[in-house]
Amino acid sequence: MQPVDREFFRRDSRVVAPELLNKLLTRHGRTGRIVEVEAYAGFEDAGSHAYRGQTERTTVMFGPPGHLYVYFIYGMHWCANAVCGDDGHASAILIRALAPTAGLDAMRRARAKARRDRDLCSGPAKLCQALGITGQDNGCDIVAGSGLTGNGGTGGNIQIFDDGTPPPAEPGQGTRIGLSAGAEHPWRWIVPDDPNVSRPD
DNA sequence: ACCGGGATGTTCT
DNA sequence: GAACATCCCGGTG
Repeated sequence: MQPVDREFFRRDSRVVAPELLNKLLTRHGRTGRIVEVEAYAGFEDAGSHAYRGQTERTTVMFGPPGHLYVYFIYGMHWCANAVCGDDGHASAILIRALAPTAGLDAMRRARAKARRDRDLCSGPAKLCQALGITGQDNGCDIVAGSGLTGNGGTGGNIQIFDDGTPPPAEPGQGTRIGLSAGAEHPWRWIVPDDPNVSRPD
């Protein structure tokens, strides 16, 4: 288990995103391997929440890398991003799916409607539900071993680890899901053939 | 299997 | 007032 350091996240989100595949996201004993991500690239990206400048909602995106940006969508769902780029760059990576590896019982309780384990974390809002991530976690520090984990959020310990599994040599790549503006950019990456992705491709 | 629509409320125009 | 980085359920084939 190696920590992912802050410099890892300080680079462009489109470079970091495919490297985030196969890392572990964990919170309170519930852990999953990241198998699907999307990059959002700040000012240059019409699909990004940061495109029209900083607002109260997007404040965390404009801050330092290695923090969690959590937003509320469709009146009922939370989604989580890892903030990338240097301070002020406002880029981020939406974590869209996990392959559950630990804390399965707690995840099943948190997602009683999921009938199969592959439905626990196969979407950005599903994995937040499974791990119990909410707006309370917005702004928390996700750099393991920083000694500041949880700083900026009130929800508790969320961390990203590297267990030595490398990212796929040839990840699947395609366009991002659910966007109107910025839908043309191929900034979604998946672990090929993983049954936990929100959609194949 | 696939498709269509409803839920639900914050954010920004 | 419209849009929204979604999910779930109930229809039909």
